[in-house]
Amino acid sequence: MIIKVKLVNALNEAYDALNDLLVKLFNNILTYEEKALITDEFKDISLNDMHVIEVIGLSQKKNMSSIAKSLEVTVGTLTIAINNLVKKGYVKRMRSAKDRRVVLVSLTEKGTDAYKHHEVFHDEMIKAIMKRLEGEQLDVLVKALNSVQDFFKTKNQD
Amino acid sequence: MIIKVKLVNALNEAYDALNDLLVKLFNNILTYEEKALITDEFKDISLNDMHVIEVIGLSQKKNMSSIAKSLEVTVGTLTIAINNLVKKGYVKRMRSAKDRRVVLVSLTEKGTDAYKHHEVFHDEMIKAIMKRLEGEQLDVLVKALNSVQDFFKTKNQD
DNA sequence: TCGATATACTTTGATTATCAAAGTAAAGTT
DNA sequence: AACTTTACTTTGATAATCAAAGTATATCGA
Repeated sequence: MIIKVKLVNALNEAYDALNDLLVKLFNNILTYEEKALITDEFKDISLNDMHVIEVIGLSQKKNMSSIAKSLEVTVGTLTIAINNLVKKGYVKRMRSAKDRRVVLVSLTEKGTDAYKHHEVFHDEMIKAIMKRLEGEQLDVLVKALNSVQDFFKTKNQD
Repeated sequence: MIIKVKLVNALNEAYDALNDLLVKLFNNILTYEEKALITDEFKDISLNDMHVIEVIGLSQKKNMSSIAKSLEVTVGTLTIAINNLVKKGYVKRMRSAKDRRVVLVSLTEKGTDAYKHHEVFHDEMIKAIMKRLEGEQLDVLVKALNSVQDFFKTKNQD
């Protein structure tokens, strides 16, 4: 009887801890990330801009539609974001020669620097998390995060 | 030698998985939550509105400053949010009798319903996560999420 | 090959969230 | 009573967002 009560208490504690952590993380993660990411060197861009830069990436040129799809925004919204990034010198626009309707977007040198800055930030974060977990604990975390994602996916089955 | 390589590979896999999951979750969690939360019944409020409702809470009346502080926005921003919620019937405004500068805010019946709806959503989410984890796996998740939070806190030591 | 349709993107008009700074009213201080 | 502080609202500006209208180019069907 006592054992059962203890178990239930432990579960309740975990429940409360999880609830608390998830609420705080969800509500503040973007603000936190923005503050941590947008430093002196890249203070003229927003976290949003950084996500656009992240999706454009280092490899090949990307067209507007595919970037908008990755970011889950309309192409109109993206046009405005790209206008800003071009004005600030992070991004280049080019018309495709093959199909002149298509706009090809790529990072300038400055944009590439910003991309790498972001990458380092992610790397630090993941290493900070991994440092405290060992062996199968990592797998547990991955599994748990997948659960979070699955939960939202099944909730949003459009 | 081979063992070492295998270990390193496993770590790299965990690294990539974590990176992927965290990036997706961070970038989309608010959109996901909004879609999952703002249903037919409460379709005239945003996720932002819901967070205001969450902070106001069920217990006692709260003044503007304390709500703004919890939400980490300026009081001016909150004024606008509260204007909207009052207009839509989720929130009541009252002047404090003791100190007539102070505005006391509380939930209407409709606001209370919305609060409970949000609570159920969180409950479902946490139960969905907990269902798949057993025993100490829960502790691992809590620990890992704390690491994430600590990482941001130390990064943002303003 | 021409006209209709589709595609890729930009522009426009509207809404929401946000801040800093100025404004208003009440309370506290000297 | 005059000055300062506090609690909030208002104002003006900016950013992100969407839907819908507009523009230019490509494709398809007759």
